[in-house]
Amino acid sequence: MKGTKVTFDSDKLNYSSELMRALAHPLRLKILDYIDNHKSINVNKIYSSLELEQSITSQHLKILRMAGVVSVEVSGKFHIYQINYDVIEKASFAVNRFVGKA
Amino acid sequence: MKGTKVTFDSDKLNYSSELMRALAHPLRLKILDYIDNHKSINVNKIYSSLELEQSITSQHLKILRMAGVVSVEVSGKFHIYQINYDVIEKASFAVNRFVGKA
DNA sequence: AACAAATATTAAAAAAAAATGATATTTGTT
DNA sequence: AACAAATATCATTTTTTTTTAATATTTGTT
Repeated sequence: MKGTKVTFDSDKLNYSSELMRALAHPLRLKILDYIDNHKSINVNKIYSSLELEQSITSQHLKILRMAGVVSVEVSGKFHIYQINYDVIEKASFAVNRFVGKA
Repeated sequence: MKGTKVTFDSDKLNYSSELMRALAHPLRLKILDYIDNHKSINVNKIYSSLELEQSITSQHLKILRMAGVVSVEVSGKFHIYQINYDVIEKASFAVNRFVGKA
């Protein structure tokens, strides 16, 4: 085992940076925070409470969905979002790898 | 205290998303990983070991520096980088807020 | 069936981030 | 002083994200 020593393999690396990207936006953190505070909540509540555009909210939710960070449950007209805590936890090693080393 | 319930204030929110942004790139995670594995290391070692362009490496290091994630110590010709574990730890709440809730 | 509410999708424009290639700066060496 | 090594910076182009505004889709209601 010689040469470059890399702890992360490429896949793990890309996976984590994707999650980081999903979180790397103030509005998305805000939205996540809001969903978290409500356990599960529909889109209208999110954007009206946070005073965001419907469209923007929907698009950011899509990004969070694609990253696996949240999931939706459709209930009639309403789309109810919730956080996939396990996904965040699984991907958090990208950050937590450095925690506790200070 | 009525209306929108927000756990994060704007400043905290922007601060965390900035850190997330710094981490939201595969090369930067790779570079961080490499520095971590070597405790402290100069730029040439980083980019030659990881087979990256000097310029790219330098620019990514700058982004990490700006975010406070790493710091440099100049020693003659060499710029020696190391990780600011405490900064990462401080900012990790943006992720870790959701950890342990699954 | 017509309509409104809730949400998503899309197209276009604007802004930000990344990559590329070249040049500049600093320091150590001959 | 000239030169090379180490690193940073800069300008340009390319790519990706974000925003904006409009339209489409689905479902529930009258």
